[in-house]
Amino acid sequence: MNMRDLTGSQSSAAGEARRADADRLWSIAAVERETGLSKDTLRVWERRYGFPTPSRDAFGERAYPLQQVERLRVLKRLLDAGWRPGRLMKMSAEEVEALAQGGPASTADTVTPAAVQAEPLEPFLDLIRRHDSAGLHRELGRMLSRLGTFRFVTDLLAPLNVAVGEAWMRGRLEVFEEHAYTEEVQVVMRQAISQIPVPQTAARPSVLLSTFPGEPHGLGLLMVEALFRLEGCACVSLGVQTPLLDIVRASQAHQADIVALGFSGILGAQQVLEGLADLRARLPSAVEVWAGGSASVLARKPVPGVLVVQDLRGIATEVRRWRDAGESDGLA
Amino acid sequence: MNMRDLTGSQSSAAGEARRADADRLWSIAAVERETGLSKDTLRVWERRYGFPTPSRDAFGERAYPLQQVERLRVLKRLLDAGWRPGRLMKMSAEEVEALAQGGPASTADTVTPAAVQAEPLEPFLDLIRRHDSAGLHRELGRMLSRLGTFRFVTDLLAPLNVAVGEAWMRGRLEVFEEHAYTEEVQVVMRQAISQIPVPQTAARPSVLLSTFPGEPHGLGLLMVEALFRLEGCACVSLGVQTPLLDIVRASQAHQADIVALGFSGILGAQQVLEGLADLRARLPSAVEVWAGGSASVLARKPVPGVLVVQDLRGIATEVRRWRDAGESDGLA
DNA sequence: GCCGGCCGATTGTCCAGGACAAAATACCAG
DNA sequence: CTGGTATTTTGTCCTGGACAATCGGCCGGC
Repeated sequence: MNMRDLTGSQSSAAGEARRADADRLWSIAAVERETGLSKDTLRVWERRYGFPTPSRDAFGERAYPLQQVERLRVLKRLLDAGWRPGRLMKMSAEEVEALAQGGPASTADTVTPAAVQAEPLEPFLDLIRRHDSAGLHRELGRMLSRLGTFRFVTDLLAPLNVAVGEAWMRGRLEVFEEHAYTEEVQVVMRQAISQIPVPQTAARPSVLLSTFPGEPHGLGLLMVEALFRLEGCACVSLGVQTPLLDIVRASQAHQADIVALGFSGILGAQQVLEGLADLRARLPSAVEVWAGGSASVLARKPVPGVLVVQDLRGIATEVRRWRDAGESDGLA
Repeated sequence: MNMRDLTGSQSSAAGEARRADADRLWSIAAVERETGLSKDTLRVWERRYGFPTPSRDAFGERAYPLQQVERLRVLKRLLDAGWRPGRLMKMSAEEVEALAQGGPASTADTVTPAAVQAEPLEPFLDLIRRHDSAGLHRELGRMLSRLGTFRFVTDLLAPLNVAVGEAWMRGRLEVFEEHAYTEEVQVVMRQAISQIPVPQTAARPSVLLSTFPGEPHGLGLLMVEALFRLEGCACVSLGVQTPLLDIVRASQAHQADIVALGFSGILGAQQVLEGLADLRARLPSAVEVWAGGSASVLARKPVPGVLVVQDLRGIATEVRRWRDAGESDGLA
């Protein structure tokens, strides 16, 4: 409200604040938020592997030093890259560090199948690493104009997202850099979407878009929305992390023909499959459920009554299929 | 990929899928995702109040019927509206239902201070309730043109957000309706922001925007970004839910003069205060920390070295203060 | 009469340590 | 090798106890 709140810091000496800097300890809840590792996991690691080794505060509760929080962040990243905790915990700090700096992707079989020839994407990764938001925005906008929305999404953004995800896994990109990238792409994508002319009447199929709770990645959703709109579909997005029951209600309220969900691989396999089966069971059979994204579970275990669209180009095909099938109920 | 996945559902009889509809039980993790109540809370409620009363599956794990999940959603909403569980649990199902339908806000002291004369907002709430996304988009765009970005944000969106939040608390709006509203406003806001001319050189102060982990509400962030840009500041947004350590790193990478955080009231009081104190301690004193949003903690307990900006109009004032103070370090 | 500090009740989170399903891996037979 | 079965690994769930943080009400002073 005024400067008082700011200058109030003068009362507590600046030196004091500086000292608290690194000494400040983290509660288990804070570490959970910071690392993405659940409290249960943190406690069971301590019991099984002897790491982390938090001290205790005056009340007997765990208090983690910054150093261990940082290491836990690295471990979490390696975990997401396919490593298993038992193996990592046996390694020395140096070995883990070497791995974090850009070692191989362990047993993770997602080792750049087509992304190897990601050469033309390098300039974009450079802009991200240089924190040049304006430059990134400019270059993305340029590519959008050059390629058109469809090819911009399918030929540039799709592989670029993969490359960014991989760079993060290899420790070549910080979390905040990925956040900033996402934000910039979002701006460009929304601009692209707003330029797609809206169909005159209530266009079919009408599509409802969202993600499950715990899935914060919304870029794919925007890309898919653009492709649906290019096909002349009516789209309503709920943004990310909509509770399942609300997705059901929204599909009724908006009379959706298709409910499209995005999955980035953050959610566990069981969560994805169970959620999709649940949703399928709670929706009228005339409403189709489509699932897409980079989550590998989708390809491995099909869910009855759920259409998995792996390739973004498949959207156009499937929309045509839906229309050919006679609008109302293409199956059941 | 093809229709096989879809038609595969035919093998399991449609009737079977229909039957599983409401009978399907929810795991404790699913209920946590669906309601926002932590597993710990769900278990302790069961122990203390005798509700919920989940059955057990073959493995002895809690299995919640749909009816109880729905009721838990209502209870969670009433909790957020200021009610306390002990009181609610003593009430009959009818009394709770009556409350949920639009009873008073309990001891919640945020009873429409100025929002009482929210009359001109009704048309917008109507559009939301009628699920008329296109209409809402059109009307918001119209108001943006009529009022200009500044007054659109301060005079329309700010009170409208309050009204929407209150309508949700009173059970007059579903979660998915609030999601759809947020999405639509976001589209208009991003359009508005993109129309603000970017300053030529590296403009100061440079502002970094984000929210803490667990705070998913990003509308306020966009509104604040617009106001900063109108003042000629350089803005970088990280979107929502950035880990604290990453906010620190991002502020270094982008050489931010100001780190601006948004709080909607979802986070607990302690989380907000501790997080702000932590962040303040980890940032150089030359970097200012600004906090804003509808969270009432901010007004009650000032954090040393953190500027609380309650009124959106205060942003312009404070930016001027920053510039007058001599660019580099206005405090310390 | 109203505001501010104190005190008891309420309530969410944390703890320990055991258990076990799901997933990953190792093993083995064809 | 390849496909299926045993075994290890690993995250989640369980019980029941404890306690700090918060809330609500009470009281006393300005």
